[in-house]
Amino acid sequence: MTALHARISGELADRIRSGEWPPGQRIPFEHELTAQYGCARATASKAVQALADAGLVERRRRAGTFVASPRIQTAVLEIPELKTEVRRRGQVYDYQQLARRVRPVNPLDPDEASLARSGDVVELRCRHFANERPLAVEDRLIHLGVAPAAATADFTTVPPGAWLLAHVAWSEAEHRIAAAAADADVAAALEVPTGTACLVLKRWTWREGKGVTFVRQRFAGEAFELVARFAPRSFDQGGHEGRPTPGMRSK
Amino acid sequence: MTALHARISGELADRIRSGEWPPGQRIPFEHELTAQYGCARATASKAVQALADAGLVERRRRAGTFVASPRIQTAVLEIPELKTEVRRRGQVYDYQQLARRVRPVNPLDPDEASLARSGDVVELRCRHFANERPLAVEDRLIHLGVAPAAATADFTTVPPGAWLLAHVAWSEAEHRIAAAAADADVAAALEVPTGTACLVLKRWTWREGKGVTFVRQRFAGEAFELVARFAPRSFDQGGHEGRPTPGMRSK
DNA sequence: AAGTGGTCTAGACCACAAA
DNA sequence: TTGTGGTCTAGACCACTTG
Repeated sequence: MTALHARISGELADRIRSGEWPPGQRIPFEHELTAQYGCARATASKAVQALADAGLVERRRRAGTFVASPRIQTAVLEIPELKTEVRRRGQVYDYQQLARRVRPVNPLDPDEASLARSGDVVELRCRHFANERPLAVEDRLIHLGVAPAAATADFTTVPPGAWLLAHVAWSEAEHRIAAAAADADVAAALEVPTGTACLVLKRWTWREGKGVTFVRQRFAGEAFELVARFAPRSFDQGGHEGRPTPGMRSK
Repeated sequence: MTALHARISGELADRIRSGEWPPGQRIPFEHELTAQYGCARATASKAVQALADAGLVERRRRAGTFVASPRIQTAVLEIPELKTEVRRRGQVYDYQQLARRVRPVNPLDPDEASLARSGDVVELRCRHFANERPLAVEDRLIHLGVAPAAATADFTTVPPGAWLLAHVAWSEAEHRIAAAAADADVAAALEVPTGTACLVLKRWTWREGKGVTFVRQRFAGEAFELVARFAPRSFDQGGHEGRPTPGMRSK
């Protein structure tokens, strides 16, 4: 049994996505929906508000609710935890710590300065493997002022990402994605020729506005892709065949 | 005046993000919130449901509502329309069509096959400029079965992305991001050496499950980054200084 | 079996923007 | 000024899950 407000949302969304109601078109008022569906206004309101939350419509007092213009440029990016993602693909995950040290923050490095301007960090370099082949090289900083337990944590067996997920509560993050040629060190770690094009994923994580960790992961060549899907939230019931699953995927 | 349900949501979210309520912690029942805030249950329900929609909590019948475990791996990716983004950065945008032809779909190309398995497409290659320097090379296919007007549209002055936004209603999209070395053609178009690491952004757009367009944009080197922000939806009121704005940015 | 969240109703008042 | 969306109330019934 599907809830009435969901049915109303779905039927309105269908009309919008089919083009029957083009962008700018006014959709029925709430009181019209209560008449059409024989429901209370709160139910109609919930249905329309869901469309507004999804970005499909815009609501204006006194004027009504209107079909919004498409904004394809926002998408949900699924940034997988490597261990989970590798196993989801049915491959063997492995992990190796290459280096570890504690040092003060270097405020001259712009990536580091975005994390914090002072204090000590644990600096790690490690590798992630899929089926015993190098998948990514990871450089990570963990701010000891925010996560002091990282000073004594053992990252030779536990990847820092997994450790942090278990030891740090809800947070915000920012990701930046770019391409860069592999330098000699990175190329050696990834076992590819120097100069190979790499996908570079950088992530900063904050907790209550204070930088917790910065991580830079490099993936060799076109071997891996980040996938982002856009679909109006909560209205993706109609799966389309022939399209791969979101996530990071190997070629 | 902030709505009561928003105040409740905010206060609950603060306790979660501060770590006062760690993942797995049960938060107050709805009936407890109605007592604490002196409101109706619908109001408390709306507040908690907003947290659930944002992914901060998980609700289980008969058990209660619990703080969710952080899932940093999902983020909202802002994929800018190039014309808009270049101008937002205060630069001069320019556009050039390099090639155009109409041909049948090639079902042997996996990128094309994800768009459609038959029918005719308009194939375009064009360049985007920022301050008269090449920013991106774009290869695009538009399926004439879904967008027949594209057969007669003039893409020598109007970028196909902008044209499609104006001529195609709400749609779904999937993005894939990878790195690749520039081949001779791409390198020439971007005015960089052959082999330069490029960020490759591919996007498929569907309308009612039918492929509308496929586009592949290549950006040279580390000159451009895609930015994705993660923050629980609707609870990002506390902006943090020192962090750049989302979007695509030049170095 | 009990109690939670999920849903819905039939009202109400208000702010605000459009006419 | 008018009518829309935004919000809220005080009930109610139900499904589901867990103890």
